[in-house]
Amino acid sequence: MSESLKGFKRSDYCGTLDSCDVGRQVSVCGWVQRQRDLGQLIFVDLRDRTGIVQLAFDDTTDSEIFDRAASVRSEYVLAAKGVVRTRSSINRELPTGEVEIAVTELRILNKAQTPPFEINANITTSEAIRLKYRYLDLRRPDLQHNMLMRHRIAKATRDYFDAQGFIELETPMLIKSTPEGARDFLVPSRIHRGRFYALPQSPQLYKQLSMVAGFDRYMQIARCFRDEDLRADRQPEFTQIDLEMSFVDVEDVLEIGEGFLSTVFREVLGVELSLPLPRLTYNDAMERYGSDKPDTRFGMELIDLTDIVKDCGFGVFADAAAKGGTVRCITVKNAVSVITRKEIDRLTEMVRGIGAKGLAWVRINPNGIASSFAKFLNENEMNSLLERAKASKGDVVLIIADSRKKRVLTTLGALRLEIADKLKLKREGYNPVWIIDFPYFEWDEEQQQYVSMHHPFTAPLDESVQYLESSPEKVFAKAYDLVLNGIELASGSIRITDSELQQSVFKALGLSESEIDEKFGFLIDAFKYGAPPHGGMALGLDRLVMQMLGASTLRDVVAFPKVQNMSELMTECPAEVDSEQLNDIGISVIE
RNA sequence: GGCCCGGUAGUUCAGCUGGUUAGAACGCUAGCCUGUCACGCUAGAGGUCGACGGUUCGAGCCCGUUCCGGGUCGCCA
Repeated sequence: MSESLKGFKRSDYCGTLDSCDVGRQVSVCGWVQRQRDLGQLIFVDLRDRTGIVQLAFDDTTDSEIFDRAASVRSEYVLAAKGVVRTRSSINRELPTGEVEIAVTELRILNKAQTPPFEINANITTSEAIRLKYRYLDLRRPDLQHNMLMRHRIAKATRDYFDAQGFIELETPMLIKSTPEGARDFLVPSRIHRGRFYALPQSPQLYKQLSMVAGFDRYMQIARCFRDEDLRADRQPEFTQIDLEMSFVDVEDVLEIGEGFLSTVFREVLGVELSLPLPRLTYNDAMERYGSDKPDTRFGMELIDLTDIVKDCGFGVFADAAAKGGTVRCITVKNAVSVITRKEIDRLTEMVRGIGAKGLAWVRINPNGIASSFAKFLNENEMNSLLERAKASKGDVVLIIADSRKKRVLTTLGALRLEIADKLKLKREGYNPVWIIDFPYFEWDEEQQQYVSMHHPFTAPLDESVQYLESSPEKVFAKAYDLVLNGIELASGSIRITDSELQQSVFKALGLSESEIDEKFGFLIDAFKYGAPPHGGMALGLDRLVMQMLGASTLRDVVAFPKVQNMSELMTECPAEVDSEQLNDIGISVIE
């Protein structure tokens, strides 16, 4: 039978007691971490979110209380009152290790079944089991810490933006579906049969409308939804720090963005980021790192070999060069012993998996050069190749050639990361970098037309507007991403507020008048009534927390996450619903 | 949707070439124990080897299918 809390008031958290409290009468509540019954002496470690304190029961303890202490088991919920005293043997491992509570009152507020896994920091239990019992997993000190830090980051976020004059505005969760980009989660309407709301992928349109409404500076810690497959750094519902500002251009938004990042790092981690943050253009990022979200904590940058090998006897290189493609490499220093022939086979397999035709290589062994294409190159060619690649004894040069330049770059980019992992390259600290000047359009092979790389309300760079109709590939966007250690943290842009410009962008994207009107009519209308120039960005809170805590998966910084197949192991949703519920909304399920 | 990895007591794992009654540690239960703190000692309970089918005299082990978990590619304007 559980006992009542009536008349009991907690005076202290468990983990806060120390030698300063000796002699005090205290009342604590918490869960039993462990009970040690020595016969005439019982110790109970009581845990709450602040830590653990030892409760002591001995020959001075009332016998009824002693018996009760003997009966407690792991995870029982207790309330205890007693006097803080110095321990006769001190535990240096514990912040409260100098003291214990000589218990004079003990209530068993609730019993507990034996938990399926022990509640402690060094857990080896599989994540599936932990997620099924997430409420137990969350009792563990490391997840408690993560959630506390998440709270602090969110708090620092609100404080920063408040101080900068931003207003937090809530935008709706039931909105109109605009099927561009990611799939929407649809919500059927009971009142309007056959009609649907969508859950927002972002508050994009509403925040722009709030600029039209004159709020000038908007922010929101907004929940967003995308019906796409999960990754370690992707959940179907996630939280964005969303902001929008009026009367600004790119510089103003970047200034606020990096001001925010440095503030939150300083206040939560005590880490100083030096401002302004470095910037890379999209093109430079792709050329140097083969990625638009480069991890700049290590080198191994891409090197262009095209001009050296374009006339060589190796068909793969010459072909790629002749067809307007490129030949590039990365040089892995002191790696001949790690990048073995077998490892190269594995890497070849990997790059084929992501679209490359193959992987050419040079290994500079202590006793000479070995290469997959040595016989096609004369000595001069090989020497200038190695010189360009800055390769010397002990190094391995990995080369990708293709007629499509972007494929070469992204493949080497992926290879660069894979090898950094393989070599366990030191990647420490925080390297935030802005990626700017994105191309406006991207050619979509499937649809055989240009699609916008960002979204169609992004403003083009002023000097590139002239190419909108003639050569879309020369148009760049006032769009920017914030990348931290290889992870995209934030993305944003300056928006189009000129209706003529907006029309020509829609035209370049092949959107018809009626399509535009159907999807975005309300926005176009709104912009006719005096839209201030504006722009903003959205910053992934989950990813930010993950990076700041050094977590390897989003699931460690989200209280109740979903797993790879989009289900939640604890509640087992998504779940079937009653046929009545389906009838109500006029939906029948096709098997 | 593709590819790769994994699934054996509550938990983490071992399990030989396919061969008797599937083991260990921790946890759990009971008893003993006055200074433990991963307490100790003694005894005990605990298994649909993810599921289904096949091969075999015999399957935890081999084959097929499937379910579940993880990573990744596609996808993520």
